[in-house]
Order: sequence, then structure tokens, then C-alpha cells
Amino acid sequence: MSQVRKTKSVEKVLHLFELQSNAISAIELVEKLDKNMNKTTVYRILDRLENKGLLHSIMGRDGLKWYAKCKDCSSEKHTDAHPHFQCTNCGKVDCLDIEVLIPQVKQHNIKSAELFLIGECNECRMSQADILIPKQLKK
Amino acid sequence: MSQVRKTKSVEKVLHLFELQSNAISAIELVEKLDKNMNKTTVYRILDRLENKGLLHSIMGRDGLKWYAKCKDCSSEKHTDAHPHFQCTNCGKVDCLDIEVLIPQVKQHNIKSAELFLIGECNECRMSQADILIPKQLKK
DNA sequence: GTTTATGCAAATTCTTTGCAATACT
DNA sequence: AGTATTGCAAAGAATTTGCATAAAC
Repeated sequence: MSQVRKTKSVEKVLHLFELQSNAISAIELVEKLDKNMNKTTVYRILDRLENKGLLHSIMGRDGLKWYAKCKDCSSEKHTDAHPHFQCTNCGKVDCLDIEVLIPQVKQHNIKSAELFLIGECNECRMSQADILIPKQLKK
Repeated sequence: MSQVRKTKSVEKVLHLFELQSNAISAIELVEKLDKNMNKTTVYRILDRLENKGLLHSIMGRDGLKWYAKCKDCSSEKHTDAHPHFQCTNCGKVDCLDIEVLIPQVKQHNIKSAELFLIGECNECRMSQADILIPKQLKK
């Protein structure tokens, strides 16, 4: 089976995932890379890295696909079944280091589970900005 | 606060949710209503019904928003914290009647949780069609 | 009669495709 | 050399917006 070629673009993308532990959406990634990389390429790289087990993705309630690096996955097996968190204020997605049990139900054949936690992240909660400046006025 | 007006369109949409317990996506709904209702209207009705607590929605891994009727919710409180299931084969989304505990984490302020189960539904598993006719050849 | 809903067309947002050119191994 | 990857422009899919008309309260 073919490998993920270590092209400059792939290196750049992987590097960004090394820098931060948060999940990153394709759009955010395109912005971060600015005009150094075509957006099509970014989408294709994310896809490839997910298939090879280097990244995993979750769908945010915002309808965006968020990617984060996998710890112990491969193209054969995705073992990353940790829960994720999304902030209702800033939209950021976090991987959480908690064990999750996959419940089984009689009516279907469950293969995997995703636990998605929603709330306000500490940074947003701490920032006085949200109290002083109502959200509607920001930006 | 304003109410949801009982228009013909709203009645039709609500009726469809009465008929089936599965979740329905906006697109599916537009198809079911055929050309009897403008798609914009459908999107707006779903939105309104969700805000008023008559429906709740979940994001599928397919990137589509799936709606289902709430049992004990209102515009003030969404108590429906049941898990959902999506079939990897037919894409159908199901509400499951299981209690889910909302885990708390130190780093964030968790307000709600969604448990999403992924697998193959019974109908798909039972149907011999998938064995006799490889997916790629179908349709 | 005032407020809320609807239809239509057009715009937006995110993602994918086709294909020729380029970079990797 | 041969295959995988990239860039660009264009297409696609799902959803949203603006605005004039129509229906509900």
C-alpha cells in the first residue's frame, strides 16, 4: 500500500498539528497557511492523513470537520476514541484525555462512538471581554 | 415571546415528524415534501421548531443536520440528552432511549453532551442485498 | 392592522472534481 | 521512469439572505 509522501506541503501541515493539541478545521488550516498552499491541497492532505491514521476527525456542531493528530492509530485501526469538546463561544475543539465506554444497544451493531461535550472553554470564561463587551458588538 | 404559528407548512412538517421516530435531515424533508414547499421555508421552519424546543438536532458525520422531535423540551430547556445512532450504510439517524451521564472535566465548563454511536443498523445488516450486490454497483 | 411566514432568486460557505504540470521515490 | 501530489479554475452540495407578497393572530 502506498505511503504518505513527505512533500513540503505535508510537512507544513503536520508541523502545525505538532504545534498545537487542539483540533483544527480545514478552513482554519487554510488561513494559517495563508497563501502558501492551495485550499484543494489542504483538503486532500487532511483526507490522506486521516486515511493513514495520522489524524482523526470529528464533526463540530458548526458543521465543520475538525482534525487532530492521533496518538496510537494506523490506517488499519483507529484507536482514538477519546471525547471532544467544543466551545460555544470561540468554537475551538479540544481532545480530552478521558476513557469512554462504548455502550452496546440491541437494535444496532455499534462499531464506534463519539462523545461530544459542549460548553464554554476556560479562556472564554476567564476573559472579562465577554462581560464588558457584549458579543454582538465584538468584531 | 412569539409563538410558532400553526401554518399549513408547519403542520405538514410536524406531521412528518409524528409519522416516524427517526431523525430527518433538511434535505430528506425537502424531498418528502416534494415541490409542495420551498426549501427555504423548510430550513426556516426547522430552525424555528428547534428554537422553540419542539425539535432537537444533531450533526451527522455526513455533515448534515438531523432533526428529531423532542419529548420533554421547551424553548427554555432542552432536556433531550439521549444518544443518537447513525448507520454507516444507509445513513439513517436514530434516537436511542438510553440514559447518558454528562462527564465533567476540570478544564472547561460543560453544559451539554452528545453521544453519537456509529455502526450498521439492523435493516442494513439483515438485508442480503449488501452481500449479493456490492455497494459500488448499487444505484 | 400588525406581526410573522412564505416563495423566489441570488448569494454564501464549505468541499470536491478534472486535468495538466510538478515533485517524490 | 513511474506514481503520487499539487495548483487552478470550475463545479457541487447544503444552507442562508434580501425582499416583496401572503397568511396568521
